[in-house]
Amino acid sequence: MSKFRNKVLELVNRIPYGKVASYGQIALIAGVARGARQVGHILHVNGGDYPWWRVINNAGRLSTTVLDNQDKSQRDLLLEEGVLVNENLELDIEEYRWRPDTETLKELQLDDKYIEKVMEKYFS
DNA sequence: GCTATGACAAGGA
DNA sequence: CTCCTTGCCATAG
Repeated sequence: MSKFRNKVLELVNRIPYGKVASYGQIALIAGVARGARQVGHILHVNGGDYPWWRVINNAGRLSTTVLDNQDKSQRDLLLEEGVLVNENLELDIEEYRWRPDTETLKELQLDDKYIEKVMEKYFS
């Protein structure tokens, strides 16, 4: 079990009901600034036990194309939480983006400098 | 260790 | 805005 995967899953678990985060955001907070694709892969494999549907791409689109064996589509799951997703699988990510508090970030053992970087990018 | 593969991101055309 | 290219890096084989 790699640390990265643990952090990613831990973070996904912390995304509040009705909020969303981008793959890049999760990767960044997990400590790998450009590991967005890995987040997708991790959720693809372990997603079953975590709220994977709260993770979307940074363009505000649901880029998931493989939900064949899912009873509900990602869009349905989000709609149930009050997140508005149109028929083109798009939503206003800035409206629903999860902004983790500094406590959460510190628990991930990231140095202050790195946390500043994260804040700068997603708290503007 | 090396190559191939992405549920991505960002910038250019 | 959409399409394409390049950069990325954890995993699988």
